[in-house]
Amino acid sequence: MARDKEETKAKILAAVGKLLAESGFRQLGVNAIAREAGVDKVLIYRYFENLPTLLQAFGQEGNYWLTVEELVGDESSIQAESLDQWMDVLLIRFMRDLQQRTITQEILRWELLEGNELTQELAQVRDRLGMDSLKFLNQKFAFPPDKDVPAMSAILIAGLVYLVLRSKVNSTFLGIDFSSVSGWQRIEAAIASLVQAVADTDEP
Amino acid sequence: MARDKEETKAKILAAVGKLLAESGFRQLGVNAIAREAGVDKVLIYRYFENLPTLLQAFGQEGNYWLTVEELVGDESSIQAESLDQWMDVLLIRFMRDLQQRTITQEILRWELLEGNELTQELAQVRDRLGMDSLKFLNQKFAFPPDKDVPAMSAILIAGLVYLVLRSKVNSTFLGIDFSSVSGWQRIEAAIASLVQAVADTDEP
DNA sequence: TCCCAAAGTCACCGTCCAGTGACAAGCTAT
DNA sequence: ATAGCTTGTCACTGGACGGTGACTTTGGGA
Repeated sequence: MARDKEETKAKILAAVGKLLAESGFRQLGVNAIAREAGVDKVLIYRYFENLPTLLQAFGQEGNYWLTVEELVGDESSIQAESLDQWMDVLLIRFMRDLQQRTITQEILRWELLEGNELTQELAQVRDRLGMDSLKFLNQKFAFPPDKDVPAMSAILIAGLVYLVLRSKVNSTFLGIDFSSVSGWQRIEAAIASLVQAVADTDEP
Repeated sequence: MARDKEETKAKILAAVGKLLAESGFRQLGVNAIAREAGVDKVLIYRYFENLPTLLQAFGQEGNYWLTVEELVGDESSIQAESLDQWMDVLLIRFMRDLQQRTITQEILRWELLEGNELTQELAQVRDRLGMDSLKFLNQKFAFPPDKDVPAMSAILIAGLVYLVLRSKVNSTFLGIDFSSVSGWQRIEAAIASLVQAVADTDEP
């Protein structure tokens, strides 16, 4: 064989990603990884001690979330002039991005069942992304004092995450069809409606 | 032993519930169920053919969600006079109820990974509950024509479900502490803020 | 009373899993 | 060239799993 330790390690890490994306974390065992990588499983133990350590290494490859900079992008090109419009833009970008990240989705599913090195890492980075985004928004627009914008964001983000995760397994939720583009368009429009709540001045 | 077929069947079904609530669906195998029920596993096959059929029987015991009637309860005792206030009440009741239903939570986790007899049943009943609630609300208050109230509800419900599911495994999300009462109070207050979006009349 | 079907018990199969010990092949520095 | 370390291969263990065949026990109807 190639007899190259680094290459073998890379093949193992790549196999982890491929298996995660294709078959989910439930297929993610030492045997399956070795099979997928075309490598003897004993090498996994030699190079990564054990499975948790391997997952940790895989997690440190990173790039499971956008950074705030990537999320915002070219700030001047965004047509948003108020807190609610900005939240709308960022939430929709977040959702569309998450829909592309099959590995991240899989780790999020995992996180719902148990904590491990991978999910810890992901949760930490996600929280940082969320807090950074809130900080960014708060610098542009002071948050209304009578509203808990972080908590409201938490609900909205959680909702989007859940809908994205669920759409892979079940195509309808509350009568909305997530296998069609129009279903997601309804969700995006609903986000725009919901974020107006942060702009609400509260006279009836 | 007791030599009572119906009692044995009941013990098996009870063991399914106990295992689900305590250890989650990943421990839910034929061997574990038999062990928990104190029954030979061969009886599971005799009385329930196989595991899917057993799960189906367990699912048909029902009572994994409130009905609309239970959710609304004594209508006259609710101090809500508008669509947003009603949604606030119902969403918070829904969330508090879900927090008590550990088995339902577990099936919801399961649903995110794969479909089976149990998750199908649960999803169907949940959708019906959601749609019935929306119908109930729409009879009391006509939905604003420029807002997609069902889609907005879907996001909010999804968000609450995700936060409840996640709180069992990880105590913080976006800097909010879900191990404390005050964290959940923030969420409940945020729901009240968010539902105002359905009442928004859209002049700036 | 006894007999037979229902209820329950026991031992087993093949398959997958994580993990390990012993060994073969190949590269490199002396 | 060869000694010694690294890389890779192979075969194995012990345990859990779903599932099955063959048995013993028990209770109620004839």
